Amino acid sequence: MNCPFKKPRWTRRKEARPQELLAAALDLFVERGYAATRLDDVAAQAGVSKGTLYLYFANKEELFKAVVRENVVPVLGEAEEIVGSFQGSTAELFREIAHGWWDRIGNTKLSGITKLMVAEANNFPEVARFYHEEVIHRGNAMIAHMLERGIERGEFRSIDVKQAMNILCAPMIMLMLWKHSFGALGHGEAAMSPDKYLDSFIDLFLHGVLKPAALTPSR
Amino acid sequence: MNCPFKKPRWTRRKEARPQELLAAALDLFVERGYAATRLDDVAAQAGVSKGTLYLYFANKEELFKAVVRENVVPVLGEAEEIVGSFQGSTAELFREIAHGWWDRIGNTKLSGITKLMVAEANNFPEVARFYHEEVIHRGNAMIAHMLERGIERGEFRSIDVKQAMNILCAPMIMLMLWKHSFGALGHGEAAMSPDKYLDSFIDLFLHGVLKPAALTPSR
Amino acid sequence: MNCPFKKPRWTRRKEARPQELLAAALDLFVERGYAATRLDDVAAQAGVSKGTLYLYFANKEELFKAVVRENVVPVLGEAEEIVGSFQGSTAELFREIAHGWWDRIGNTKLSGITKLMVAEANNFPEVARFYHEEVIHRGNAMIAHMLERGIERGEFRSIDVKQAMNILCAPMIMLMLWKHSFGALGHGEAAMSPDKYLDSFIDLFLHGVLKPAALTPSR
Amino acid sequence: MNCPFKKPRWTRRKEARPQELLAAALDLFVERGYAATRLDDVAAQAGVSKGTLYLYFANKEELFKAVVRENVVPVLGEAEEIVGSFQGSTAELFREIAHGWWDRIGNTKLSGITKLMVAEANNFPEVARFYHEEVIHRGNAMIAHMLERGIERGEFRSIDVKQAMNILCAPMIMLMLWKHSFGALGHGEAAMSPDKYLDSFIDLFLHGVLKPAALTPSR
DNA sequence: CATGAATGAGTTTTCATTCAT
DNA sequence: CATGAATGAAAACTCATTCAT
Repeated sequence: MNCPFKKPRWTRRKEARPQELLAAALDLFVERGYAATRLDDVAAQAGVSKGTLYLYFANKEELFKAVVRENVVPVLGEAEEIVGSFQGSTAELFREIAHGWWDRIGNTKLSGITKLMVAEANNFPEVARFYHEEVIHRGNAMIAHMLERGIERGEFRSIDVKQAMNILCAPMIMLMLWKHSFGALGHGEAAMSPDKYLDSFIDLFLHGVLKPAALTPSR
Repeated sequence: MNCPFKKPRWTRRKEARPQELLAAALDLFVERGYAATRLDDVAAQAGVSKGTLYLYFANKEELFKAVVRENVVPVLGEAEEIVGSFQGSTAELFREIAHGWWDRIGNTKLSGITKLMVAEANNFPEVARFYHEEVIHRGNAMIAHMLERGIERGEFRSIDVKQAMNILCAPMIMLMLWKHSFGALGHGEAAMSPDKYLDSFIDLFLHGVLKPAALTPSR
Repeated sequence: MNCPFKKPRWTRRKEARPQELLAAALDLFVERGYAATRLDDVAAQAGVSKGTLYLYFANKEELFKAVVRENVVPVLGEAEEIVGSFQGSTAELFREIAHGWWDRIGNTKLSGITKLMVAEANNFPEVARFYHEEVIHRGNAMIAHMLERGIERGEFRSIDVKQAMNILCAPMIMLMLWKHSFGALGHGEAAMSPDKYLDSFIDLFLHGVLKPAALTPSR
Repeated sequence: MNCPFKKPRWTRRKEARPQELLAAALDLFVERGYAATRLDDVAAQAGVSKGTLYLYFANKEELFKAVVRENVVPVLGEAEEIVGSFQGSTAELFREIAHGWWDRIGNTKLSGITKLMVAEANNFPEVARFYHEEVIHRGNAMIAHMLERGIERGEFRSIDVKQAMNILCAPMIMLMLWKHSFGALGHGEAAMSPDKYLDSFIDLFLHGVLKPAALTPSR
């Protein structure tokens, strides 16, 4: 009350604020969903008051959009690069991509965005469209590119690229979704071992697409 | 008005009421998510008053749980039956299961439950645990059972059943999630063709697990 | 707490509610202005809870509009009737109108609407326009009608009817505004005596418009 | 950056600051009303930061009071002067006053203060009282003075000065209120022509008070 | 003096829940 | 059993006010 050393109620850090708020919002949106996330809690988790949040984001929806936008852009470029310039066998390329994805996205807070978008796409068609164009479409193209490379080089069977692309992405996406839904339950059996999961996934997929000839020597 | 012999214009089995409410709730929960679904609307869609809803369900959460429980459990028995008593090759069994799932669940309103659970698992750990035990665990066991059958009968390679089980489910689950998230956007490329998707999925998976010997004759 | 004779929290009176709420809202809007009126208080004054208000009015603005609309329409018809069918001298007609207005509007809660509209016209152009058409315009027409009658019958000087109409209304409107602004201060001198005010007004106005010939005999 | 001789690009008299703030506040209070005026906007319109406002005014209410006080008092002295020292006929004096009022107040931003006070008198009894004493009372006294002058000099009829004073002010006040309420609607008929209005007002009033003898020659 | 980031009390609005009829 | 009027807790959002810089 009359303590002479009152802690300042805030410190000036305009530049850092938006990022802190976005990080807090990402966490809570992912954990609870859009509607169940109270802006009070976002602010609290960012260490500021509710009002401060409104200095940086016009309203809850804008915050949501910013969370998605902010976490979407940076990772895909790299992967596209790799696919475009890779030298080795396409099987190797696929291993590279799968592990790279896991290290850079799947095993990262970024995986939460996927969960968020799946859960809220219906409520935010506009954001969903944006996400589809910026992430899904580009990611799909990259995978398709890889599959075509494998086919063209005679390594892969001649498969329906478009469908395989979707099927191939599914196990990776599911791993992310699991982490942010049932994975949180932490019950023994429900726990997945991502490493083993990835290994099996790669093995299964390669057996699924490689020509029989290519299989025997490699394993 | 006070005619003592007024015959009711219609009669309805009292037992039917909860089902109508559950159906309405399923529709709306799936369409809008848990929080965005107003009990007013559920009641209205079921053709009853809001108060009536509370005669059958203690509160919104119980309604949600009932929706999940009611819609989810009965479908699994059938599938377990099939796996247990199937006579043909395991590849045939898999085709059977995949198409059966699509007809009975994936292509049905029930697919919305999956989306719902992924989106809300964190908010309802209790329901999530129930769902995990009653649905995911049983479904997984069934798939594992099938994989083991294939291995034991010498049809499938010797793979890590536990991981393969998860990986195998992913494309089917994703198809359901897609339907209730980005699928609703309806933009040209985003649209998936479930039939082709299923065919490719089956083909890819069988190539992934069948022994090379078993592959050549079949295609 | 455990009193066995709990008073019912509400009584069913759907039909009466809107009127009660409108009356309460009129009082408070007039007294405090639109912005300073809390819907909590409106509800409390009407003896219901805040939520109830929203059963009848979509939001604060709609409540405001309803308050204006509801209190505005009914009174003017009468006056128009009188002007149209009056038999005596126009001076008498004017006295009739002035006193009638005072009894039916000026000295009534309805006068508050005038204050309200003057204070809030800028913030609700739509309502202002409605009020202008339904009240001001009709009221003006009635006064103009009376003035023209006086001129046509040779009782009044030939004046600019349109301007005189506005000027003539001013003292009556001011009396209403005063009641709901400074009049509430209740300080000795500020208090106006409406009766004397009306008498002086009538006298002054008639001297202002009557032809000299008509003046001498009457006073 | 740390050049010790940086000359300020501009200098401004510190004393001018409050005036700019008062001017901005007057504009916005008049345009939007007390509650709807944000101090942010006042500061912005005055070209300073919000914090600066609080260097000069303790809070919003004090700013409001200052706006009223500052703009209202100085104008009355002049008018009192004129009434006290006028040489010609009282009819001439009245014309002088009416036109002077229109030029110095009615047709000025200051007219907004009147509207403001009518709208907010109830919410600020203290300001209302101040306004009543400093403005209304003095204004009334001046008008009464003029009326008495007319009566004493045998120009005016012997009327109830106190009432006539109020009635006489009404049309002028109404013209100001109109400007800031319905006048803003700008619809054809609602538009008043202040010049004609003033002429008619003067004519009507003089006919109302002048003795018949004084009337005939002048018109 | 001036700034503007931060605050938090206060208001509108929504909607799950209750309960007299 | 069924109804729907009424409730009030909860959440989004605003803005006057403060205060470290």
